[in-house]
Amino acid sequence: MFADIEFLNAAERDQIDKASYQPAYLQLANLLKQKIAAGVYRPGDQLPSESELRVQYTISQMTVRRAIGLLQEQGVVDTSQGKGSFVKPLKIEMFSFQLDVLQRVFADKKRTEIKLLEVDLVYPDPDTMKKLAVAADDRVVYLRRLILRDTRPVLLHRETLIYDPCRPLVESEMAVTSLDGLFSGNGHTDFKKGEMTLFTTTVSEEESGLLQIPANSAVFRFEHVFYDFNDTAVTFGQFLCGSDAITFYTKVGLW
Amino acid sequence: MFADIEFLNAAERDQIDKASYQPAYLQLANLLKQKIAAGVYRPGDQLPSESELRVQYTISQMTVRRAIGLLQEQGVVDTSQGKGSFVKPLKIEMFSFQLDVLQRVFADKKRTEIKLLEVDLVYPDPDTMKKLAVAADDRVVYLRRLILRDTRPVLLHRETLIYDPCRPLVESEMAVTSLDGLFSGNGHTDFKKGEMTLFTTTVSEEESGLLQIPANSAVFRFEHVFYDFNDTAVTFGQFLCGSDAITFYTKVGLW
DNA sequence: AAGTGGTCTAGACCACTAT
DNA sequence: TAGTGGTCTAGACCACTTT
Repeated sequence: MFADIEFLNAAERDQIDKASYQPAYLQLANLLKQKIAAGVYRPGDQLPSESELRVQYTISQMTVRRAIGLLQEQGVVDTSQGKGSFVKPLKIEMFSFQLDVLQRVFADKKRTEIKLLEVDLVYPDPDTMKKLAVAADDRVVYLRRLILRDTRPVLLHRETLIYDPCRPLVESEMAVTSLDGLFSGNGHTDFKKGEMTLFTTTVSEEESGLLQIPANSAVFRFEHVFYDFNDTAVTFGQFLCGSDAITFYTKVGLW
Repeated sequence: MFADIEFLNAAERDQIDKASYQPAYLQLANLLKQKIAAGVYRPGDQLPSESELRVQYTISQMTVRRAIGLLQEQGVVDTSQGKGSFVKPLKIEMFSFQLDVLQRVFADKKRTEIKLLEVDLVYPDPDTMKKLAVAADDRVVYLRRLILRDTRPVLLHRETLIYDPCRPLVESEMAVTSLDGLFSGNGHTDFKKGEMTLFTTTVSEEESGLLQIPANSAVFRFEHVFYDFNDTAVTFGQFLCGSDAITFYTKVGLW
């Protein structure tokens, strides 16, 4: 009986094992999460106070705070000064769709191919003029790329860059530039900030041909602008992709 | 000259003001972010070590760590043990679209109306059977709601709930139940976890009529499943909304 | 006034990475 | 071995909320 207890881990004994490879704050965070998942503390309930936890688990306040801080980051509890920490009920706003799925498409380069459809030095349209803050007689670089995965087209990228006379338009480079940095694991971008807006649209006839999907299909349209460290907008463009090609999935709460 | 210095804030003097209402860790985090934004530290560069910062700003290591921890959360730096903290280049995966925009639609109830289109006690279709883990002869509650903002339809919600004989189908309640908790500021849900998948589709004729958008328009489709504290799937459904009705926008990097 | 969270320190010790 | 981050403590003091 007693021998068994020694084999029980911290979670099962509701204690913190200071000899464990897992830090104390993590153990406590997990203990609390388990209790919430088990319904010991229900949404809206107050957790034991920091000093209670400090005493109960014989750890310092800083360690308790760190555990609770973790739960806050994870959206599990909500803390307010002078009141306490409370189990947070699920809310729709907790959901968020990460764009790392897009990155994963690019992760293994063996399966992914970037095909440059078009490079042009053109005059900007009104929308581009506004987004990139260029004049009507400033020329810009217009690119179209098709990104294929296992030879199947998944993304259509249109991009307009401000034209830098110092950097000539080498086609081989153009296939990748800016995409590479943003997507690949090691690639560097020297962007300071970027913004993105998500729309849905139906594809034109040409787009449906390129993406090999039925005409008038609904697709995602990710419109983006990136800025360099002078706060100059340097690239403006959009990705098109069907929701068959890429799935956006998220979960919240305690799994 | 010297008098002026007293009016400079911590940021301008590159020092930490311990008398400030702003905690030291926040001041340091902001100082570092400013230096990164200014190009003092560029993407890929290593930040000064914790002990350097500790000495330079005469604060304790814990406080330094907390500042750097903040930058990590914000995706500004990347830290690895034994090596150091490095300025993180922008990556596509940093973008995430939050669903709080949906919540904001519901925030001021004066402008938002929920219209119950349909309530039915039905037998589940195969998809619902799978998602809610019910048998073909278990009856489920099928709901359709239209959510209007300023009398304009923005969301079409279809939802299937497991039928709980204890909770009779009161129509007035059905208009809100589960929606209310998920969306409203104070509402409670007793969901333990939930998952959501984002698609795009074109609307059917009926849907286009309800949402008052052109036939075959492209819309977002948010498919969701929520689970109670017994890990039972209790509701499965989907929101439809056009990208005109709701805009999804995110930014990353240093603004 | 009592109870809650929030900040901060000085110093100890551990773990990982370079060299 | 030296330098980096990572964990933890004991205790001080502050700020907010409740009664």
